[in-house]
Amino acid sequence: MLSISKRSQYGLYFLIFLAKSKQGKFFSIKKTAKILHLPYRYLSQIAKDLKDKQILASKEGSGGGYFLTKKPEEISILEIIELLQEPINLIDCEQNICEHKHNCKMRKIFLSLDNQMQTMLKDIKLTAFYD
Amino acid sequence: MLSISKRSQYGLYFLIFLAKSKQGKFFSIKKTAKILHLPYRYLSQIAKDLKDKQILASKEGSGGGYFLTKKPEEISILEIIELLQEPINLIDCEQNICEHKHNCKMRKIFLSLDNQMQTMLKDIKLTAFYD
DNA sequence: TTAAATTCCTACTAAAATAGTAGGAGTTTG
DNA sequence: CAAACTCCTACTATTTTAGTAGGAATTTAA
Repeated sequence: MLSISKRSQYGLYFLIFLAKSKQGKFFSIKKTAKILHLPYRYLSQIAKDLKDKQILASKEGSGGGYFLTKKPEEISILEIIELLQEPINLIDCEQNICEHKHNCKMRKIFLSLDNQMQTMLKDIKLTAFYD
Repeated sequence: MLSISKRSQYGLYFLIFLAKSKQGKFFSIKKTAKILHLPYRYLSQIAKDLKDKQILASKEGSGGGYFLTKKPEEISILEIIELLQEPINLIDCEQNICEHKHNCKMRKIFLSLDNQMQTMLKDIKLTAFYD
């Protein structure tokens, strides 16, 4: 099944939750995980990744938590997926080690498909998920 | 990495090979696997699947092998991928068990993306891979 | 100054999917 | 009858995904 990982899915849920919520507040993983019914420890890894990528910022300590660093309308799902699940790369040709050079029309075609997908995903921002 | 399985990739290689080759001939897995540098036993499973889906037909016994049942210009890579790797389903909502009903804007958006991908893949036929 | 609530860090584990391997039965042709 | 095939089914090894676990460091507020 060609699909998005849970990791990306959960990350997306979290970001959408933040996007819909009041700005300027901190949201703790523990509370948010409970609200969204997501596994706490797993979500905290994901949040950490998203912070390293600077889509999120955090404040430690009591009353701390995470918040978005950008406007929801500036965050695309491509960004999120590429961070949490590696790049979109429909066919993995492991850089030219492959023996099927005569078939590498295939590579070109799939690279073009990759680009089309990226374009599609780049155009969908967090705001698209508002009710 | 959001990508096509080896299974789909090998299946595609095999079908492209057949498409490019002389019609009316039988191609054995053993020989073709050698030519394409693909694992013999694995490829034979794949070929069997493709036969069950009726993209291929086969003849048993000495001198036998596989051949395409359709014209290359009628076989899309969507067909191949969907057979060998299950449907494209970017987000797997395991039919409404999910607790995020309030987020199911997500479901709609991803279903639409699925459709767009399917359309893209449906338009690419085996003939696109000729040199 | 201490307790509570948080992020941060790293290592481990369990489950599922993917990518094969293996052996031999049945079929067909020369 | 032997060789060259497909067909069938079961097993295995590897990799990826989806978590769990424990505690250090940080911050706030009582």
